[in-house]
Amino acid sequence: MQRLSDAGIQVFAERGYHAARVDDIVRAAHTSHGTFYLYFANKEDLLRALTVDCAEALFQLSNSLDVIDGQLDFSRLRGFLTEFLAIYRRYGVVIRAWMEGQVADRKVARLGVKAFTRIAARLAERIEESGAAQAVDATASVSALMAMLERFNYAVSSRNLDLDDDVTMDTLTLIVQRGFFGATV
Amino acid sequence: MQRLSDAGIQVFAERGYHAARVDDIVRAAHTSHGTFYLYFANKEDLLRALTVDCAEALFQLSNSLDVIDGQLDFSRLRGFLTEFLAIYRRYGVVIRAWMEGQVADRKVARLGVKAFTRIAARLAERIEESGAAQAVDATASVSALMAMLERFNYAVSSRNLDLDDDVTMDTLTLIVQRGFFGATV
Amino acid sequence: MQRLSDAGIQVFAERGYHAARVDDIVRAAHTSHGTFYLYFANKEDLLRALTVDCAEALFQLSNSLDVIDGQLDFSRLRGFLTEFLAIYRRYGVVIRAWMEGQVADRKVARLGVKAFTRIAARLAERIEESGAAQAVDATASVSALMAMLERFNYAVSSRNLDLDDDVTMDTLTLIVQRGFFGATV
Amino acid sequence: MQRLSDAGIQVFAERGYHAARVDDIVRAAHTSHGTFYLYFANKEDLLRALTVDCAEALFQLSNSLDVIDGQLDFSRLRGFLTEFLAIYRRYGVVIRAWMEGQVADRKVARLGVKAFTRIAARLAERIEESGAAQAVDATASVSALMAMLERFNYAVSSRNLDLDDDVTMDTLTLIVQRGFFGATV
DNA sequence: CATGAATGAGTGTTCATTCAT
DNA sequence: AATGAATGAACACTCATTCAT
Repeated sequence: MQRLSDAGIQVFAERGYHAARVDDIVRAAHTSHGTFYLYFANKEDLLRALTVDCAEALFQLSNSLDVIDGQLDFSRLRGFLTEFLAIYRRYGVVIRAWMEGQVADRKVARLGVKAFTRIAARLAERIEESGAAQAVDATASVSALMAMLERFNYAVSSRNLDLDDDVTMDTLTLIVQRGFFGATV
Repeated sequence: MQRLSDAGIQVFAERGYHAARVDDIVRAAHTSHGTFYLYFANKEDLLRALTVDCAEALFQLSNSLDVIDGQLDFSRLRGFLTEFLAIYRRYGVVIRAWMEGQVADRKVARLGVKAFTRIAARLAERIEESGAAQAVDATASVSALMAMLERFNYAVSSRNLDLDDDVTMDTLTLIVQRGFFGATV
Repeated sequence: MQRLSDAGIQVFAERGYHAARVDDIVRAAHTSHGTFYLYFANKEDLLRALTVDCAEALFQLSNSLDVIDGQLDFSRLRGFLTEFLAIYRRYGVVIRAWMEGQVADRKVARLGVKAFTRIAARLAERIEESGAAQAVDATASVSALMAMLERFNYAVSSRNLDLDDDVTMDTLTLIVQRGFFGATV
Repeated sequence: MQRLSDAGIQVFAERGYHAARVDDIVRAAHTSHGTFYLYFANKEDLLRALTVDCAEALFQLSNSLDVIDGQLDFSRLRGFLTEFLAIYRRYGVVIRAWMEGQVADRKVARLGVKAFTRIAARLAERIEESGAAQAVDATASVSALMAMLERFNYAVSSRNLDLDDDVTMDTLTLIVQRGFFGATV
């Protein structure tokens, strides 16, 4: 079942959710069609299971934001962004699948959006605490930030941009710190 | 044929490229299957045609960047972002389709990426001219900026975020100006 | 209309009756779909028209057999075979189409078969007159002969058999003369 | 799969290769579309498989010709023709399909032609050994003979010629023996 | 628990035929 | 008479899902 989940992520990432065939997945998992339907009701059910995993990871990340009281300094922000992108690196396709309404079951989409909303709320709180809230609207900022992070990992990993990972993270953190938190380093 | 292109964009946007059925498209265009295949070789050919349109729009936008010599002030930057997002609002699904490798024909993807690369290069030049290049690496910055813009419109328009359009654009422009161009207003 | 008939034969020959598209035919005839349906009720109607032409040619050939009273000497037989094969070279596909029951309309097939039967009857008469009838049953012989001629031209013209036309005709005539008419030259 | 091959031959024979619908075949085989595409890549692939079967049968027949050293007497020749026609009775449509260039894949046609060429070569050897080679060119003769056999079965079986099978075979053998091998019985 | 052959509804695509110009 | 854009029924092919073993 773990093999099937992993194979699902892999094949969804390679082909996209709709283009991914159950046959591709079971072949990647070195198992059979019958086994797939032993653990999942159907293809969308696999997506739902992956969404639950992803939401769980996002919730844990939002918890880690809670412990930050004062303000997000460079290294803390960098840590958050790194973790966030790690989740994205794994669950990118899954996230896009429910973001883009490719899923019939609304509950699945709601589950994912809820996890995102929670992270956004925690981030907005930190932005407000940082005192940069006057300049840019916190809610709009977070929306932009999330959008940027959502896409950034994908852009870097799928296009062959020759960006060193460390430089990328430093640059990204700087942009976020200045753009969203108003810090002028 | 124009009706078919428009219907294509609409249905691709609603269902996603793969889930979109030719039947949906011809129904939306109030025409027949035969007519569809009179103008397009197959479903992917419609995507190719839309990609060409989108690339054309992006090229024209990159030309408008060329005329800006000195630096991007707030209103000019806002104008650019607004136009960029307008293109995204129209061609979002198409762009995602070739970005996410859902297209078999590599030439299509290359065409789109080329248009993006050109815009990115123009923007990088403007960022360097603005003197904020020391703080943040221009190439990495543009990559992040493009990623953010790519996704932002989608995030705002598809999720039901209650963001007033004017506020959104102002915020977005401010974030970009500060985050990417180092301006501290 | 003559252009359409010629184009029909050509395209039928190239692709076979069923695989031939009306579009191929009108393009070969340098005319339009509308014009095609001005002269022919449908695709099968073109085949019917060509069958009529072919039957006419076969009937004329059977008439030429009637004038031969005594027996078929080598040159007369060779002349008959040459003419027969010329008809086949032109109408081969058409003949096969109704022979192989690819035509829905039975009248068309009957028309063609009638023309063949008439030729067969005339040939059988000549064979009987030639005195070789004791050895081989005339009706069965003619059936075999027709079958052989039917196919022979096709075999020679479509496969790349390096057979000089004159040698081929001489050989063929000799075979027929000896095999079917019992002549031992 | 065997059921599908048999059904394929049957339906191809009834309707012709191009007119035969996959639906007809699966219905005749009492199976489903899915099963058809489980065993064959597409309609042409079924034809290819049948061609392989047919070529195999023809090769075995050519092997049986090899053991004949001296000359083809009446009964041996009759046996050969009977076997040949049996193959034709089964694979006629398939043979015609690749002979008439209705198949896109050239390899298929080549495979069939190769099997025919081999039989033709063996026959030509026997004709030459029989000493009748002076009178009629062996290569041209075999070409004519093959053409005749190819078509003969079809002519007899599809038209309603009231020919008793035994008489037919005797007549045919006699014609071949006299026409092609120069024997004067 | 696991398998994979079998299924058939669903979808992409073709092409004979029509009809407004 | 001639045109060719438009049509849609018909067909090839796919793939999520089932079930006997």
